[in-house]
Amino acid sequence: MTTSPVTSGTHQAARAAGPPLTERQQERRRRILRTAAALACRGGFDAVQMREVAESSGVALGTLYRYFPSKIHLLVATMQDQLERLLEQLRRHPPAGDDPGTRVTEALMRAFHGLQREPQLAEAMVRALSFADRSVSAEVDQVCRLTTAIVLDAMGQDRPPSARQRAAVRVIEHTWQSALVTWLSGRSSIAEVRSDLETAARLLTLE
Amino acid sequence: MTTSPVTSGTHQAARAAGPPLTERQQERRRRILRTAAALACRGGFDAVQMREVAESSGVALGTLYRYFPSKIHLLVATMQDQLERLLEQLRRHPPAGDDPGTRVTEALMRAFHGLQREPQLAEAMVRALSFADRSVSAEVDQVCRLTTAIVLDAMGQDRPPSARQRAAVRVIEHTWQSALVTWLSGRSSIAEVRSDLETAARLLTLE
DNA sequence: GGGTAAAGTAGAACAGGTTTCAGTATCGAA
DNA sequence: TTCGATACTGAAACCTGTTCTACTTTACCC
Repeated sequence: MTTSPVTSGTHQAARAAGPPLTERQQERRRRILRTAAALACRGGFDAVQMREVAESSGVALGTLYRYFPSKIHLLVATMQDQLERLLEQLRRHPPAGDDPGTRVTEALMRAFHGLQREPQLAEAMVRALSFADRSVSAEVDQVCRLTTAIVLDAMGQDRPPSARQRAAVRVIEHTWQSALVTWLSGRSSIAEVRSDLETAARLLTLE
Repeated sequence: MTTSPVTSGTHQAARAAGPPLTERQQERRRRILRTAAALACRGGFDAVQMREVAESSGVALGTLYRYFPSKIHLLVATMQDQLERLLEQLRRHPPAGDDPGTRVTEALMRAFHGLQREPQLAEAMVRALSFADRSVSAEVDQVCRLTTAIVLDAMGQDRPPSARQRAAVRVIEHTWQSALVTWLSGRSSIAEVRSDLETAARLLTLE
C-alpha cells in the first residue's frame, strides 16, 4: 500500500487523504479522464480498455492504475466529472416551473438529455456505477451526493427539507438511477423515463 | 449460430424458441444452476467462475456456454429461478395488511430478507442483473415481470390496476431495484431500504 | 440396426483487466 | 546541489471470461 493520487474530483467537494496533486499530476489526471470519456463515447463500456486509455493519454499502465485502481473507479470518476459539469450548468440556468415536483422532473430530464447526447458514454458510466462493489462505495457515494444536490437545487426551497421530503428525494433518486439502467438496456423509452420521474416527483408535493 | 438449449425458466412462463429439452438436458441445466448458486453463496459474483461452474456441475466448458451464453446470462437465470421460488412461497402465504401499500412493502421486505439470508448470492445476482446489457434484455425482462407479479399479487386487487397504480408500481420496482444495489454496496441499511419502499408504496394509496 | 445431425467433451487459444518488477525520472527536504 | 523517497515507465506475467477446434456420444429417423 502506497499513498496515491487517488483523490476525488477537481472540485471543492469533500477531499480525503493524500498529498495534494502537483500541477503535472492534475494534468495527467485530466488527460486520463478525457481519454476515457472519448473512448467511451465511441464504443461504450467495452471500448474503454485500460491499455488503450493508458497509451492514448500518454501514461504507463501502472500509472493509470495508480490514479484509478480499476476500470470501474475510472468510469465512476468520469461520471463524477460529468455530473459536476452538469450541476454547474443547471445552477447557471435553473429549471423554471411552478412547483418543486415539476422543477425536479425538469432538472432530471435535462440531465437525461445530456446523457442521451452521448449514449455510449452514458452506458459506460452507468454500467460502471451499478456494477461497482464496496471498494468503490466512497466514489459512488460522491456521485449520489451530486445527484442529491441537483434534486435539492431544483426543489429550490429555502428551508432545509422535511423528513417527508428527504424520503421523497431518496425515492426520486432510486427511480432516476434505475430508470437510467432500464433505458440504457433498451427496456424503456424516454417517455417512460419521464413518466416515471413525474410519478416519483409527486411524492414531493404530497401533504 | 446453432440452436441451443437456451430457453428460460423451468416454469410455465413464456417460452420461446428451440426444441424442448430432453430429460438429461433439464437435469444438466438444473445442475448448472444449482452449482452457480452454491458458488455464489460462498464468494459472490467473483466466486462464480465459469471453469469451476462447468467442472463442479460435471459439464464441459463449451456445454456450459451452450446453455448460458455468458456469466451474466447464467446469473440472471439464477435470479429468475430464485424469484420463481419466492413468488410461489408468497402465494402460499400472502402478506397480510390493511391496505395495498402495507402489503406491497411487506412482500418486498420478505423478499429482501430472503436475499439477506444469502447475501453473497444476492450480490452475485443483483450485480449481474444491473450489469446486463442489451443481449440479456429478454431474460432481464422476465425477471422484471416476476417482480411485477410479486407486487401485483401483494396489492391483491380484483380489478386490473388503474393507470395511476401502474405508474406507482413502476416506481416501486425502480426503488426496489436501486435500493437493493445500494444495500449490497453497503451504502444503505435495511431500515433505509424499508423506509424507501414505504415511501414509494405511498404512491399506491394516493388519490 | 445404420446413418446423420445435433449435443457434448477436452483442451488449447485468445482477450482484456490487473499485478508485478526492474529500472528511470521527479520532487521535496537537508 | 545532493540525497532519499516517491512516482513513472515499459514490459512481462497472471487470471478469468470467452471462443475455437478436433473428436466422441447421443438422439432421432429410415
